[in-house]
Parts: sequence; C-alpha cells; structure tokens
Amino acid sequence: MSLRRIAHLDMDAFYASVELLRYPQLKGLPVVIGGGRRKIDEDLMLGDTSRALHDIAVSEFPLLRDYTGRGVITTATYAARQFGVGSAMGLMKAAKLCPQAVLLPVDFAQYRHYSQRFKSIITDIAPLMENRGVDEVYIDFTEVPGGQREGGRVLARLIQKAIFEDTGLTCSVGVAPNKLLAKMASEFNKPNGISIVLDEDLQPLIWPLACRKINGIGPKADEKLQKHGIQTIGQLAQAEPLWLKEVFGSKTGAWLHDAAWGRDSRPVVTESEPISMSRETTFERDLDAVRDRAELGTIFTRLCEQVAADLQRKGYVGKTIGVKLRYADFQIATRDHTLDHYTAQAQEIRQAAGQSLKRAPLQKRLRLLGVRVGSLLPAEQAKLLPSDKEIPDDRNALLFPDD
DNA sequence: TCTGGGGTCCTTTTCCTT
DNA sequence: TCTGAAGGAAAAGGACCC
Repeated sequence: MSLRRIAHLDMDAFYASVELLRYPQLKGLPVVIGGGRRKIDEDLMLGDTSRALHDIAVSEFPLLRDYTGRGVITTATYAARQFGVGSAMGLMKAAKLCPQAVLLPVDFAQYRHYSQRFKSIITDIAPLMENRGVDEVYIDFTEVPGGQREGGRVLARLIQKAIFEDTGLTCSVGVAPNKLLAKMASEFNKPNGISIVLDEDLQPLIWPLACRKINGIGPKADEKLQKHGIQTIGQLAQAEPLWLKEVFGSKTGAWLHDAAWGRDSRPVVTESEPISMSRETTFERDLDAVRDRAELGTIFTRLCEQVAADLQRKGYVGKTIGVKLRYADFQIATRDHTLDHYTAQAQEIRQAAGQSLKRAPLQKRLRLLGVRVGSLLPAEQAKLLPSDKEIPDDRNALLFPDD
C-alpha cells in the first residue's frame, strides 16, 4: 500500500535567476525586473546581436534612475532587496530607494522557454505534473518508483539535481500528503531546499504558522480572522466550524476548517482547459472618455485584436465578451455580454465589447482598459455545436409561436 | 508620486421565467 | 392583470494567486 505523496516545486527567484544566466556580469549587483513597457526595450542596447550577451559592459545597462513612466517591479535580486525595493513596488518609488539598480524589462518569452525546459525534465521523471504558472508545479509522487523513499526526499533530490544540471537553476521542493501542505512545505527551506511533511507534523510544524501561510488566505481573510483573535493556523483549527461558516459563508468556512486541519483531497490535474482570455493595458496617463475618445478607441480596438489573435492562435472561441475599466481612483468596473454564438473574430469582439462599454460609467478618468472573452470552447468542439443560424426559421416559429 | 497583467474561483446581485 | 415565490442564468464585484 502506498501513501499519498504530493510534491510542490517552486523555482527560486525564477525571473531574476534566468536573467542572471543570460547576463552573468550582473551577478551581485542590484537588479530590478519590471515595467515591461516599450520604453525600457527602446532604452536597452540588448537587442544588439553582434556580440555575446555576456560581453555587454555593466555600464551599458539602463538604470532605474533614468526610467520615467508607470509600472511596478515584478521581481528584484537579493542585492536590490537590501535597499528596500521589492515586488509590486512602483518603479518611481524604487528609483528613489535604489537609483543605481539595473532595470531589465520582463522577458516572458525567455521565462517560458526555461519553464518548458524544467517542466519536461520533471515529466520525464514523474509524469503526473500539474502546472501552476511559469515557475511552480505540483507533482504526484505516489506511484512513481522511489517516490515513497524517505517520505519523497530521494525523488525530490533527483529532480532538483536533474533540473540544475540541465538549466543551472535551483528550486525548492516540499513533499506532503496533499497539495495544501506540500505548498507550505516548499516554503520551509528556501532556496534550493527540500522539506518533508508527514501527517504527524501538522501540530508541531503547521499549527504555529500564521494563517496567511495557507494558500488561499489573502490579506482580507487574514484581517477578518485577526479581528476575531485568530492569528495562527492552530487557533483557526480550534475555531467552531459552524461559527466559521456563519462568518465566512458555508463554502469558505468549511474550507478554512479543513485547511487548518491539513485536509485537502484535490487531485493533481495534468491538463485543463482555459476559462477565459483577456488583454488589458494601463495608459501612460489617465484618459478622459470624451476628450481622449480617439486615443481610447484605438487602444480598445487593439485590445480586441490582441484577444482575437490569442484565441485563434490557441484554437479557442468564446461567447461572453466583457470590458474592464480601472478609474484614476483605482475603482474597478466590469461589464459583459453573452452572445448567442461563439467567436474569435476581432470585429465581433469589438462590437460586443463596445456594447458592454456603453453600459459602464465613464465620468471618471480612466487608468486602464481591458477586454475579456470568456465561456471558452475549443474551436473544434464549437464547430460541432448546432448554431442558431442553422435552425430553420419555421422551427423557430414552432418553438415561439408568439413571436 | 504610488500601485502591472493574466488568470481562477466564489459570492452577491440582478434579471428573466414559470 | 397583478403579485409573490422560487429557481436559474447572467452579470458584477471581489479576493486571491503567480
């Protein structure tokens, strides 16, 4: 009989580590990755392919101090963090704290490449792997030969070694009876560490931790718990399930109780279909619906074209078309509209999104505009669906005689 | 002078139908 | 024709995650 062993693997400082592989000359220097706007790309000389990347002199890299515009830090190297800059901080604010930091644009194509590489190494060893974004996965060790040895430590070490030898990147692994605990375990021993959690470790290892360490308890839920005097997972475990359901709703309440007791039966899911695809953009400056109408129109059309292209490239169609607005005061409004058929056409999306946009308040200045297509279906499946247009008129008349 | 972009899931509200 | 209840679907909002 085999015990359920689930691993959570988390790459260490993934974006920054990938950048340092490409630009080893930046090792030890404060480096900030973020912005991602064209502005940085234009400033960079890094597109010059006439020489090797590692030959670019440190003095040639763009500095945070020279950056103007909006944007946040996606990640920062340890050397940069010492100055107090970190993820989600505005670039302007970071520039004051550490003007000399090197600023690199976010290069998703590059991260995706390394992502695919480390994931294929994992599936070669343990095929049951679930994607959790570019730098994280869950792996089901249960039935993998050797997956039970030392609680999973032997297999975790093997995977770590294989990834490092192929890519030069390190990762942290937690192995536990389920995904919830594995996710927490992978945080225990960073970077390049392995943590094994067994059932009997719940009380000594998990209960002393802050509730916030549970994946799914964010700032809001944590604040609410604290207000009731609940700070640790152990305290949460002692809370009455009925009371939790009253305060947080029946589903969330039950989940909180289970989570505190380390219970989680979610399987490792190897593939899943997307639910929605969207594109959004924050403007260089806040825009006015009337005065900047032309500019907004151009951006709006471009977003629709981008979503349409994404859908077509990935082979999906959708029928719930929506817009998202973020006003200058950071309030968010969404409006959407469900079509009677599936589409991936830019014009149709633009048309439907335009309808949605008309219903949104446009008095306040806008900071961000987004377009979303939901209720997705693989294009192949949608073809097999009876379309409304194919239902003969007389049949419609039969179904709705009053029309 | 702040605060990105791309997702998922859950809850509440609203609207439609019976 | 009006009213109210009930239930489902769609819309809207919000929390959370990477």
